Amino acid sequence: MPAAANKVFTALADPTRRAIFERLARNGELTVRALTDKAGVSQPAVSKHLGVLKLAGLVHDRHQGRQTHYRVRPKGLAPLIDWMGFYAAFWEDRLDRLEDLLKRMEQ
Amino acid sequence: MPAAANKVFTALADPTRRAIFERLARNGELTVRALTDKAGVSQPAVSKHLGVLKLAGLVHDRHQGRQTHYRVRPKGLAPLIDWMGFYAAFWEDRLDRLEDLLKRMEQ
DNA sequence: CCAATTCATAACCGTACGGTTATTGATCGT
DNA sequence: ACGATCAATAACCGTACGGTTATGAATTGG
Repeated sequence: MPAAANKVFTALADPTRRAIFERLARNGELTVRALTDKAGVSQPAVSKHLGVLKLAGLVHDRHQGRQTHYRVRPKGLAPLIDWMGFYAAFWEDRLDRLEDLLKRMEQ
Repeated sequence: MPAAANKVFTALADPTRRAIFERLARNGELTVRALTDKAGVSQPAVSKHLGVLKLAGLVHDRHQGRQTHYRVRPKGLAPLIDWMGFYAAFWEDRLDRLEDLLKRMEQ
């Protein structure tokens, strides 16, 4: 289950890649060309980053003629949420136990 | 704000490091020795990983004699939650619950 | 006191990664 | 038909990173 989280964390660890993802999240759908223009790196670099994001399930691509449109895949962040949710549940347990303890001490 | 997210993502991207973090989350507080015994890597490697986690604000350390106890710093995941803010539309309830929980954990 | 334990640091090593330029395959515009 | 544009791939390069062993500083126990 956390195998997917691995790729997601790795994909989002790089600032350039995360910036690309954020632009896609804001603008909905962009071509490689459009992304390259404001990425600060070369077109091949952008293509590689998009490949990593795609492999991590964070983006989806659509080919139209000679250009490729990329957009965010909504479910892509799910592994991340799930991973954090797991610990949230754990923390809640600890909080619950703490609350129980405090209640018992009140007597 | 995204500078913190950067370190957090990077810190959690490595499987060994994330495993250490998970063990700390489950067990509450552990010494470097205890962590090393089941980490699958050498003690210096564990120490370095803990250094990265600490620098990312994900763990906190407490020195007692010759041993150092590490524990999870609950607020450490906050930058992650913040970063996902622009995704709120998709995650609404789940994100809200996480944010509530983190607020309750604030010291 | 001396030996052992604990942890951090230093020095080093191989590899993976992010970047580049060059190239190729498609596809569009004229 | 042809030149230009777009995107992916290949080949290469420097560096950062995760791992190791070796060493040192501090603390503990017998």
